[in-house]
Formats: sequence, structure tokens, C-alpha cells
Amino acid sequence: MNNKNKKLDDIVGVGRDLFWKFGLRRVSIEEICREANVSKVTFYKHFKNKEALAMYILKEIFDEAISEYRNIFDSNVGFSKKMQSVMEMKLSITKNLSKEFLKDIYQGEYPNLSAYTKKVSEDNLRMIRSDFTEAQWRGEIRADIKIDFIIYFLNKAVEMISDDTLINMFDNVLEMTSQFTDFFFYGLVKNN
Amino acid sequence: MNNKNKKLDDIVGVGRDLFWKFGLRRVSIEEICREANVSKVTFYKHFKNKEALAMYILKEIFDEAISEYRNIFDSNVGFSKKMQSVMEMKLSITKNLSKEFLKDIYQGEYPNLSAYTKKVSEDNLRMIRSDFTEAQWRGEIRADIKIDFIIYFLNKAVEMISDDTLINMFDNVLEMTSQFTDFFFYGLVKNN
DNA sequence: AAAATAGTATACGAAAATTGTAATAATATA
DNA sequence: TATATTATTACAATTTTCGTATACTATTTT
Repeated sequence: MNNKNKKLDDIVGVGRDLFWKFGLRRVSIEEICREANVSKVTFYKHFKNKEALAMYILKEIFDEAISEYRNIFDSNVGFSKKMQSVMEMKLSITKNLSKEFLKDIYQGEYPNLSAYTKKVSEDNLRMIRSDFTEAQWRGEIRADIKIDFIIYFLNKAVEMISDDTLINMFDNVLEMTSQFTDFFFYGLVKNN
Repeated sequence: MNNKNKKLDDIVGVGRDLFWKFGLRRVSIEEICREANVSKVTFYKHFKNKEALAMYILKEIFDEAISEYRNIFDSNVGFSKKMQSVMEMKLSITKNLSKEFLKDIYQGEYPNLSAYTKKVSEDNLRMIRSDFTEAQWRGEIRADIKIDFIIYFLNKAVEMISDDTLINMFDNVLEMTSQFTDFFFYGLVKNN
């Protein structure tokens, strides 16, 4: 039961790598099989086609990010820690979805993929907004701040965090996001 | 005469970008034309096929790097400065030839390209060895050091310089190579 | 040992993408 | 206006990719 799905894992792993580097349309099923040392028949035993594999990979990426997010957000840590977890979820998703991958997803060729991605994004947004609203009720967020403004600001923050100039100022990404949220939510002078 | 070769430049520019990201086989001529806003007919007016375009691009990259190298090596600067120029030539070549590009060049599909690249590398090596031998005659290199040992060491240095860990210790690549050659040739304690 | 499961190698037709060329129309340039 | 460049469109030939079928091997499961 340990390496029961060894072949499946190989396919998914290679698919992840190649899709990340080259997107979908530039990668052929045969190439994936070759790289994964798997015969084409085995591929089709697991997946209907390339889109199905991409869907599987997407789901993996989303599920993992969301589950990590929920773990932290439902726990009893302070609110700034929770904020950090939101950013990290968004970061981890953008980190695992390269430009090429996203471009192909949205380029009309794969309607199921784009629909799925769109749905997950919307669900995500809804979840975050609901979490924030509840936090506002509990008094963890000032009552006079619009939730949508926070969400807008959050996205900008994620953009900034992905900026190389910023990254190079820190030893690792975690240290950076930590310091960033800290500054972001308490201001320059911490008076909490 | 200013933008006389505008279309050609566009093709070459787009080719450079796409080849760098995806290698040769994953990029189609039609895609290059589309991205460059150029008709297929125009492409074939300039190049016989994809390999010819790649050859043109390769030649550009090599020529530029070599010419910069010769400029510095034939000038009257100190020897450590010249050493730096050797490393920078090698660096600029590896920087302009992505893994994907190189892989496709050598993957047997394009015999002309691999032959040409091989030839340039060999010519390069000969040139460097000759330059070094002459420098040794002039006393700029200790007489008891094998030239081939230096060349081997040089390649290792280039590898190290391309290492991210090292890069992040400096503000920019130039500062790094400069400090690296300095340390490399004078040792920890500068007694020159 | 027998049966079931998962895998490989190979071949193959259908579909799709890519290549390279030709003919004609549009546009810029001198 | 005349000439040279480029765009558009169409097209046949080739190559790649897809998805399936067949026959055979290795590994578990019962």
C-alpha cells in the first residue's frame, strides 16, 4: 500500500514539472509517459486525456493550499498569524501555477479547466470574505473597514511579496511574509 | 536604414525569447510569426527554416560574447581583469542559452546546430588556451602551472558563479565576479 | 497453482498541427 | 506612378499526436 500508486505518482509528478515549465499545449502525453517511464496504456488507465491529468494536478494544488489555510484559520492563533496564512495560501497557489500553465488554462482550449479554476477562485474569495466578516464581528478587525478593501489590499500585498527586489532582502520567504504581515497590520510602531 | 530590418529584428527577438523559454522543438514557425506580427512568407524570405533562425540567433550570441572578450583581452588592463572577462564571456553565453535551448540543440534533431555549437566551443577553447599560454610567456601566470588546469578550474568557477546561494550574497553579478576573480587570483591575503 | 491485476511493447488509423509554397491583394517607398 | 515588401489566403505534403487494440510479461491476491 506504500508504493501502490507508484506509477500514478510518477505520471502526476512529471506532469506537474512539464506543465509548470511549458504549459499544457506544448506537452504531449507521450512525452509525459516517456519521462515518467510509463507506457501510454497505463496513462489512459488513469486519465481520460491530458485535460483530466491537468485537472487532477490543479485539484491537488488547490486542495493542499486551501486545507493548510483552513487549518490555521480555524485554530486559536492570533489574527495576524491568520492573515499570514491567507497570504501564504495565495502565494503557494501562484508559486505552483506558472504563467505558462495559467495561460493555457485560460486560453479557451480547455473549457473544463478554466471553468474549474474560475469556480475555485470564486469559492475561495467567498470563503475568505466570510472568514473576514466573522473576524470583524468578533472585533478582530476594526468595524469601520470595508472587507472588500482589505481583500483588495491583500492581493496587492501578495504581488509585492512576489517581487524579487523584496525577496532578496530576506533570508527566506517565510521570514519575509512574517515581517510583512507584522508591519502591515500593526504599522511601523507596534502598539498591540 | 533605421528600421529597414524591423521585421527581421522582430522575428529574431521573438525567436530568442521563445527558444529561450521552450527550446526549439516546442516552438513552431507560425507561432513565431504570430508573436512577431509577421507573415509566414516574410519569415521564409529571411530564413530557410527554423534551424536557420536558431543558427542566426546562436551566432549573434556567440559573436557578441567573443567580441567583448577579445576587446578586453587585447587591451592593456591587468591580468586579473582579463580573467574576469573570460568568466564573463562564459557566463553571458550560459545566460543566453537556456537549458531547454541547449537540450534541443544537442538532441540530434538539428545536426547543423550541434555541429556549429561544438565547433564554436572548440575554437573558443583553443583561443583561450592560446591567450593563456601567451600570458604565461609574458610572466603573467606562474610558469609551473598547467594551462589546462587553469581552464578546468575556470569552468568550475563559472559553475560556482551561477549558483544562487552565491549570487544572493552580492548586490549584482558584476560585483560578485569581480570579488571572485580577485580572491581567486590573489588568494585570501592580497600581497600583490 | 490459478486467477486477477497492473504493466510493457508495438502497431495502427484518425485527427490535428506544422511545414513550405503559390497566387493574389494590400501597402509602403522611391 | 512604378517598384519592392509584406499580408492574406489557400493548399498539399509531411509530421506529430491522440486514443485504442492486441499480445505478451511481471506481480499480487486468493
